[in-house]
Amino acid sequence: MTTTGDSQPTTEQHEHRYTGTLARTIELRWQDWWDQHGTFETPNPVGPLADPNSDRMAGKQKLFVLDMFPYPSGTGLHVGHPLGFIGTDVWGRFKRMTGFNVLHTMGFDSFGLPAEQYAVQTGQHPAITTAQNVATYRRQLRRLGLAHDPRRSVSTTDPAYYRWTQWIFSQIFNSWYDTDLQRARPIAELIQQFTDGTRLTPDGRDWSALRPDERLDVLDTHRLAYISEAPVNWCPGLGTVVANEEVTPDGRSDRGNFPVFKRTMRQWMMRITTYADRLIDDLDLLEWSDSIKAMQRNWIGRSEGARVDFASSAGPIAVFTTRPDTLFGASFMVLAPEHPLVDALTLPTHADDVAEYRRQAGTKSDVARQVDDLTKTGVFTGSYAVNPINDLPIPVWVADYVLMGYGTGAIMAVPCGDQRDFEFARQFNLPVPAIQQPPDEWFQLHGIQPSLDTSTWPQAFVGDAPYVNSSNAGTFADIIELNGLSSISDAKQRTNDWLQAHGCGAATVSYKLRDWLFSRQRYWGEPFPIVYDQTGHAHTLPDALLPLELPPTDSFSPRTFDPDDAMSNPESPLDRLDWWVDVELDLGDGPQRYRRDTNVMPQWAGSCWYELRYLDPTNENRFVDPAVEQYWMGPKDANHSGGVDLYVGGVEHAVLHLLYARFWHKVLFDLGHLSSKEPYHRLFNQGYILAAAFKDKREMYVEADDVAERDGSFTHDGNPVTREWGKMGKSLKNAVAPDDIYDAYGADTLRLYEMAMGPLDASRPWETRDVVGMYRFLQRLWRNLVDEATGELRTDLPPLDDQTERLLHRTIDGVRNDMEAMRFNTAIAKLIELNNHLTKLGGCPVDIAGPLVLMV
RNA sequence: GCCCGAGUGGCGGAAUGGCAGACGCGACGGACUCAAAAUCCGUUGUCCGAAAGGGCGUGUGGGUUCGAGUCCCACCUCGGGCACCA
Repeated sequence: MTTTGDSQPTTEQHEHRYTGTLARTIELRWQDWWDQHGTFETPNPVGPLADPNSDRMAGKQKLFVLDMFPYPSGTGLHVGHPLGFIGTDVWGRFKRMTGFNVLHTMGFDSFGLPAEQYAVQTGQHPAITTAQNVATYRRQLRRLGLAHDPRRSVSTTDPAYYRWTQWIFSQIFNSWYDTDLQRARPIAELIQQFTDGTRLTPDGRDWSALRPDERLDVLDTHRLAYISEAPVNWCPGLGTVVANEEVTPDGRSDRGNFPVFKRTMRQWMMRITTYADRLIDDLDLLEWSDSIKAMQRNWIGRSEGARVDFASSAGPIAVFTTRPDTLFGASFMVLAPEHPLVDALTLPTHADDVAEYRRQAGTKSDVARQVDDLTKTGVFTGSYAVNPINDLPIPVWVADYVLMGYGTGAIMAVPCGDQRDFEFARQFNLPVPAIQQPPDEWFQLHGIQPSLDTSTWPQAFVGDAPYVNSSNAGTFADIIELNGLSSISDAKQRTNDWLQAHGCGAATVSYKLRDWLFSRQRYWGEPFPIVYDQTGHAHTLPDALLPLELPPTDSFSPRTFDPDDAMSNPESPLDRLDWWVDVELDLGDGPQRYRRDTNVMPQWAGSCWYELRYLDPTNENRFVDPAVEQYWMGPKDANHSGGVDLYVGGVEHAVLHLLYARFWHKVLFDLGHLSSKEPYHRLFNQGYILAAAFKDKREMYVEADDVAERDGSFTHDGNPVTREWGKMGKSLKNAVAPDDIYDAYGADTLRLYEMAMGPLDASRPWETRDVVGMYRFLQRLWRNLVDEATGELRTDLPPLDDQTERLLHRTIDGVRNDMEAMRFNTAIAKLIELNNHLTKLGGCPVDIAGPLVLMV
């Protein structure tokens, strides 16, 4: 667990040996030189970062290499953080050496919960601690020797940066989605359509006949950013609402691990669902791994089916089904407890039962819903709805296995063909009519005689099989006949056509993706550039008033609650600042009083567009100059998505950041601000650095640094502990600070070690004792060229022989191929092989010193 | 349950269908040292053998092929994602 290494030279013969001390001297000298000479400053084609006198652009292809930028935590970097940064650095340097104009820099995703919580504890403003943390990160990353353009480093908490985050929000707020053209357009063009009558107002009145506040009501229903009274994830422990994507599978908050409750609240939403199809389809344009693409497709969850309307005393009840062909088997309906029609459908005789069931369902967190998920629960409303296909009444139930958040929040239950419906029917003794004749093998498999008596069936049947009892002859003039068909897709098609013709349904598509809950009741985030007028309508601030800076306060904390207090209500810190909230403005119709929005944006906002700001970080007139964006991100041809050439980061952002950033990028593309359809053309997921973590007998982690090993067993303070492997970090108490490695061996050894451990996309366990191997390599390389006694180039170097020259050229070829393909581990192995050969030769022939050093 | 991905020495890992284990760590032996550390040289898949040499070896079982770690089928194990999604 301790770092061995830097043994200082003890004899004069070794005074100039390559040690950690010498490595530091060399590294620091070059890092200063790079800064002084702007070595890694990359020119833009136009604008303030253009450099007409530079030869870095002429005749070269551009290459934009990007890392997922870090959150600058208070504990600084550990050796697990920079794995991807080193990979992109090595690759970027290789591409630069082989003729590309490479853009590579690093920024900071610096809004977020930890800085705010630290501020609450210490009373120090998060802006101060954030600035300190960013400075620490910059220093640690510089020491690593990364070839970054320092002029382009941005921080999302900088008002000069979030001015444009707010501007983009305004753009999104002031646009709508044209479903005919399949793209976002400025809201002014919607107003134009209403004005000239090409689009009708909801109640058919002339646009000019609507009062100003009525017009705003109409427009607000079209905006891509909108306020909605909708079910949201309320997290009392954090005192804020969170997005669907931030809720873990067991119904807890991604941050803090507190219970999350479904509550209906007024919140900001982003209409990401309008982009669902494009977010799926355009995955085909991207060089991403199949697994990440699959995760995005799964998350969006597109499924094709039909909407079917069931008539009831409370009006039509719409359901979504992927199996319209099974409509003849629908023997009851189920509504989610939150469904708006439940009250109207419930008979007085059943009202007490329904009310009690809904109360229980409402206070149940998703955790609780999962615990007792095996037995179905539910309650009868007393009402019946009419199955449109055969005109038969079926009972309407309420049950929490139907989710308000998917489809229409109501289902037709087909117990013979759906396992959940089957279980529910069994639980409550509801009829299970058979509508397909399962094959004999199916009955054999379950050890029963073939029969359409479903009371003998152990489970629902799902699959292609001949339809039975699926005809409405005698009920309608225009009959539908599925009996005899045995193909699900044929039967679906026929049913959809019939539903369409009878006006009681239609083929449709449903998505798991929900609109993005965009507001948070916290302090350390971007304020919304929004004010509310006397009628309660939202207006964006004029661009001239941006940035809207966070108001100073000592009270950073939102009100938090008992984590299980589902009925508590959010209280934003900005709410308390009356002097800031009430404001007089002239938005074009004279000075008036307005109320500011007191929410802040989620941490994802800043990371939705940072790659664009890297391109043009000092531009005060636009978020990015179109010509600059075109140069760095423009599509290569009509079938190319455009975007960053290589994006490297961890897989944990597969649905959150990557989905949100793609959405914003597409809106900005639609509005004509960008030439690229996608932000990140090629994505590479690096692995994680794992490290041994140790737990004592109370199951608490102990500092891995203080654990002693003897004969394969481990002790801490003399007490036995158990070992496990996990992602390196503070929570497992197994972080290794890079500074220790720098001191013992130098940054180049650390860089080599991290690249040599294995392929970049694989996770690998950190072994401090292995680091010395790369140190020895560099030391031998040094010794093959430099006299350890004098520090001068050796005078006794051997001449170049044929065998060595052949090996050199094989190495050059292999290293070039490996570097191109980001196989850094095998490139390093080939360099070590060459160097081992030179060691046997007695030194490095002068003729090959140049190529060897360049490759290293 | 569904969708991805991976199984190779003591460890991290390497191998366009063509000598399995490159490279590194560790271990063992040696040099240097009063000694240790560091550094250097050598050996190191496993079994038989003093050696030369030979047998066996890439999770398991089959298959394709002149030839399989690599391709195909089935299974086992592990990791990741999703999951009452109608």
